[in-house]
Amino acid sequence: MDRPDRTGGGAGAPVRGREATRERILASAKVLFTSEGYGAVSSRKIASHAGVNVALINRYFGSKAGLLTEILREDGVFPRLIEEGPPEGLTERLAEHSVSRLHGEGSPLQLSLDDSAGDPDLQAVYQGRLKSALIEPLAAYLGGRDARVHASLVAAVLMGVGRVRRVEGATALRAHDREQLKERVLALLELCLKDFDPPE
Amino acid sequence: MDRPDRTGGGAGAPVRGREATRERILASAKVLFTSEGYGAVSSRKIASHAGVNVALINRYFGSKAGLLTEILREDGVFPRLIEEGPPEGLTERLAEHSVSRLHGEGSPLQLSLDDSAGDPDLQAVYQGRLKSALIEPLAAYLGGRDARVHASLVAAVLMGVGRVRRVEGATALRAHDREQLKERVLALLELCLKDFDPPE
DNA sequence: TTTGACAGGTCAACAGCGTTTACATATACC
DNA sequence: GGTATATGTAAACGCTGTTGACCTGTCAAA
Repeated sequence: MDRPDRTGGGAGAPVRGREATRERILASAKVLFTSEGYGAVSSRKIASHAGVNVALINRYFGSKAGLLTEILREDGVFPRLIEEGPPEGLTERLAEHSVSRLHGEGSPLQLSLDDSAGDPDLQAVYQGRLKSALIEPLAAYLGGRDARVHASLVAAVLMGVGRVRRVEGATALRAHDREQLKERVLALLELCLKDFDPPE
Repeated sequence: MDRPDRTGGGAGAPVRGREATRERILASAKVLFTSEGYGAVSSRKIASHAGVNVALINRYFGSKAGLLTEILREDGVFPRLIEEGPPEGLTERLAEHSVSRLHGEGSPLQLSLDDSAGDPDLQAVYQGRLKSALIEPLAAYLGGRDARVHASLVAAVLMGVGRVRRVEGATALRAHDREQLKERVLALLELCLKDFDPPE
């Protein structure tokens, strides 16, 4: 038998062991990040909630940011949107996604992290993900000479809407007719994708 | 004489007094923020550079974020763009501004703060400024029923481009033909401003 | 059964942060 | 001259993420 449960499964005592501990930390971090935001939750708070020593966070995830990265890694939204339906409906899915986030839809964790998006750690992690999870797959999907420019512009519009939401609550945008707004965002996205130098 | 120089102007000893100290702190903060970014510069570092006690930062500016706010207050870019020329050229000025920032033009302080834009303090201050320095004046300028929606969308595009620049270096965007890019951004901005429910 | 190795967990400390409080000093006014 | 009031100082507070030394329980080989 290779690695039986060290604790013998006895109830009462917390489950020990590498995987169990990692999972406990991850679970607690998700719960706390969701309810309080990233910046407001300290390492010690996570450890305490997980019933685990603070040092173990760094042992298993390298740092608090590493823990966050691990949590976000399982949560790739944009690639899913890209592959999720027919190519010709992509811009509409992106627009719908954008507007729905604007209206506060999405997983509680996502929404909460949106609110903490100002944090340097989160920003750094997001930076990596924006590139690897949106711009690059989108450019690859688009193909063509200016694929990366188009993809970057799309990213700009999507990020911009998200940012305005966080920054000013986007009260005006949310108060506006949702369908009209979606149409407008859709038009913006398609304008982003239009070829340069139209053949004339 | 109301408030002669308390120090008698003697050389050697650092100049004391409310205004002098405030200015010294402001000047040092600008220098350091410019060369190292906001997050990388601690209160103690600023104070040390200014030859001033740490506590005076909080005394005169309330907090480190307050100091930043004061620095940014004198630096209202968007309102200037709005009033700076004829209304019909506004979108073009905004587009030009956006693209030039993309190419790393602008005051060193602005560029540096752009890079630190992830910091929660800076984010908070920017949030206030985005509203008061772009969305609100722009909405007021535009007038009309959906003015705030249009202004928010414009803000979204501008912020989005800025964000993509920070997030992925916008290598693709920068490599692209500048004039073409400006035209594209201009088109996006004008699409943002187009009336909803076009009369048909 | 004894011994050694080692993964897993604990604890206390580190250096840094922004901020606050109590105190000292220098200036201005009566 | 004496006193109120700006201004500046020093030291601490509580917090953060992180680290290194140490303990402990389990397993494998001798």
